[in-house]
Amino acid sequence: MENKTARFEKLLVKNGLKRTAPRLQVLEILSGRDSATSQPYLEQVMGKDADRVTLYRVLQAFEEKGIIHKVLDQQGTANYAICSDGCSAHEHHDEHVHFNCDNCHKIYCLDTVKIPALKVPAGFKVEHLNLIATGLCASCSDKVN
Amino acid sequence: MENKTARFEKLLVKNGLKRTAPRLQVLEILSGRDSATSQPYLEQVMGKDADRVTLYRVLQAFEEKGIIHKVLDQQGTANYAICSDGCSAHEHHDEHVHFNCDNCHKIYCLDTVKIPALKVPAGFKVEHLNLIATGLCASCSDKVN
DNA sequence: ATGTTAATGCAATTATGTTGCAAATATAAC
DNA sequence: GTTATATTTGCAACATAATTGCATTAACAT
Ligand SMILES: [Mn+2]
Ligand SMILES: [Mn+2]
Ligand SMILES: [Zn+2]
Ligand SMILES: [Zn+2]
Repeated sequence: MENKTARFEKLLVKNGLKRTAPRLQVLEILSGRDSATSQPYLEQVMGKDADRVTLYRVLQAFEEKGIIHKVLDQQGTANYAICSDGCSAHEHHDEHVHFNCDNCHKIYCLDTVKIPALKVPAGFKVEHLNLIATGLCASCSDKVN
Repeated sequence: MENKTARFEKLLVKNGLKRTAPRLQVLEILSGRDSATSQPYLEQVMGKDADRVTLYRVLQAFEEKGIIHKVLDQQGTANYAICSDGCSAHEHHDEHVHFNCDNCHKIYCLDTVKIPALKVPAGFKVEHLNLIATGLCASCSDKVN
């Protein structure tokens, strides 16, 4: 298997972004987690490796290029996850369901669960759908039992 | 038809809340709008009639009692709408779809559109579903044509 | 009318996000 | 390798949003 860092560097170059330390670090962190990652968490982990403003700009650039997608949790906090595939600067394809655990507060991308089509009142034109389920994640409902 | 203010006063009493000016004003404003109302808008309309902190606390109390429900728009801003019925301090029944217009940014409660049940991976226990559609609302897609 | 408790307003604090600009650095051209 | 260029970063200042503690006020039960 190919080196992970090398893959990330290619990803940056492909999107016309320079391979800088903060960008690679964000990709490393996000890829090492099993759930979407909040901006505050990233900020904490990166510490003084990168300025807070830089982090905001890195995330914004990644989102615009279709490298990551943003999910707002029930408190309105932004969480980020690497896009699985096929996303580009022009279009995101992340219309899967997100699951926000009430206990551990993690946000899982349920890539396999698609959002069902919807019948809306006359006149409304649906562009995108965004479905967040809340409850207990698999790991937390285990612990409860 | 019964006086609107009288109805609101009953609503407050029923929920063990004193009938104060800021609370009645918030109910008046929310009930006079066809879409969910953002905190900043409420703050602006109420002006110096009520302190900003009071507004936060009124909204929080109403939400806890099941008088209003909160909808986060795509920017994570909180918007509020009066609950249609059956909501209480212990449980909200607002699992209808919300529509966030990309043009006018209004958020409509599509009370008639229920969120379809969902099949999630084993272990996950869904408690609530939250579906926001984005696109053009009826009024805005009229104007475009 | 009075007392009790809930609710408000104000000040201070904390958190969150944005902007402008100069310094640093990745990359391409030489 | 050196140099030129455009991008990216870090810092400071600013702006906005939300929270907390506490003294004052007002609702309402008696
Ligand atoms: Mn996702
Ligand atoms: Mn609603
Ligand atoms: Zn969990
Ligand atoms: Zn609209």
